[in-house]
Amino acid sequence: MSFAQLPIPTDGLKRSFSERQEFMTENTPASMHFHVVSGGARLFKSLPDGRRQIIGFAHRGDVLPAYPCARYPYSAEAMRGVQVTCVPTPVIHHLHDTSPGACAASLQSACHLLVGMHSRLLMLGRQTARERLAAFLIGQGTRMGTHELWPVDPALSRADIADFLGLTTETVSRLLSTFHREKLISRERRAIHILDPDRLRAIVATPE
Amino acid sequence: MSFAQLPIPTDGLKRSFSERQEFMTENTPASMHFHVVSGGARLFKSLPDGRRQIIGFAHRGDVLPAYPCARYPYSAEAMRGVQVTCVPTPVIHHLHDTSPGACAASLQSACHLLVGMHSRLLMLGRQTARERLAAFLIGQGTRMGTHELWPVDPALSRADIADFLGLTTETVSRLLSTFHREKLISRERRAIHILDPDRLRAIVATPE
DNA sequence: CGCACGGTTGAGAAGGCTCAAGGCGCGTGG
DNA sequence: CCACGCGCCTTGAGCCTTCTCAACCGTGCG
Repeated sequence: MSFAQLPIPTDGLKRSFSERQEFMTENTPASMHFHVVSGGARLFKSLPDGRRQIIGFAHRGDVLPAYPCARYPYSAEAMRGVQVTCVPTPVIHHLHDTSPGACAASLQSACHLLVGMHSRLLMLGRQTARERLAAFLIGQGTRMGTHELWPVDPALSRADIADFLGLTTETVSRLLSTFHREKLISRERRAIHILDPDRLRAIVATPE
Repeated sequence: MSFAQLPIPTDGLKRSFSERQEFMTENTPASMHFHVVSGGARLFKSLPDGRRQIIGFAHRGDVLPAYPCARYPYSAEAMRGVQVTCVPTPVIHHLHDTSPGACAASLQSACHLLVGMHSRLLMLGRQTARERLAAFLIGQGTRMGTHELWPVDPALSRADIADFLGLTTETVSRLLSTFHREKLISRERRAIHILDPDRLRAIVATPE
């Protein structure tokens, strides 16, 4: 998930958050926007009973939340650790009002997000666990760079993958084992290497 | 789902489509934008084997697709029938470049959509069929107007509801029967009346 | 009047979840 | 330097929700 590349002032307040620290909480007033300088964060919504759905991930350069809003629409939590510059919401609004490009840039970024969301709706609503995981692996592989065989970000735990795909860690684990047995991927520690992107892509489109 | 309220020129080409006619197809070049004048449309994505996920619905005043893009990110199909004015994509772009408010309006609308999408991810990824249907009924009820006991739009078939919620028509039908038995709703023909919004809301938040 | 279509209901299957046990790697402290 | 403990991952057994397949019903339309 990639967010607005706005001309954010770099003189904002810099803050760091350590692993698992929640620095943005769903439904609280959105007084600050956070520009990620380094590290990564999970973005998620959760239900009162603890069920959690990961909306996306934020990396260097992303801005949270990606768009103007009165209350944060989701929570954000540091992955291994994250450094952000905090920008007061009024500054963001002022940027939008004055800089002609800023608004267009935000719109551009919002559209990109929307397109991704649409695909994820289809995934969560209609695809099997096997298809979802294959799609996720392909997506991660291509995100990391041009070379498709790159490993999936080792900062992601099984629980993260599960929360992103709307599954349980057990199901993810079992499916990874299956994929491994089928020689589609290899595993070393947390990192997952894609061995056969073509067959993985075939899984996404056709139900087994 | 509500879309951009742009100052669309009204002199565009007017077209009508009849029930079930698909007037916008996913992944084809986006040469036109469609401004809905009357009637309604389903917006959906589908998998090669026919599984379909409804992304949202479009009504009078909505613009499809809601944002600039090179190819349509989803398909659109008339519900009972729909009247639209077709606006060539370049005109939309020109609007964004010249009218300062247009871009901001689109951004505003895109953000609104994004917030809704986030909630739907949580719904599709983590909520049970019972919770989804309750959430849907509440959402529809409030959409129709101030009065919460308004019926759900009778233009929606069981299949539409199922495709929107990521369920099957059978499951929707069974759950509606259950809700009816529990005196949460009443049914007459296709229309669904909400009898007990409070208990429905309670279902959404707490799992059974 | 009969047919087609959408909705309802039932029986059975299955995919994914829950609960539970066990393994592995890593950090910590003796 | 090694032993221990903790967190994460894996694997198994059984269950539950939801899907699939199928029959039946009502309604509207030709």
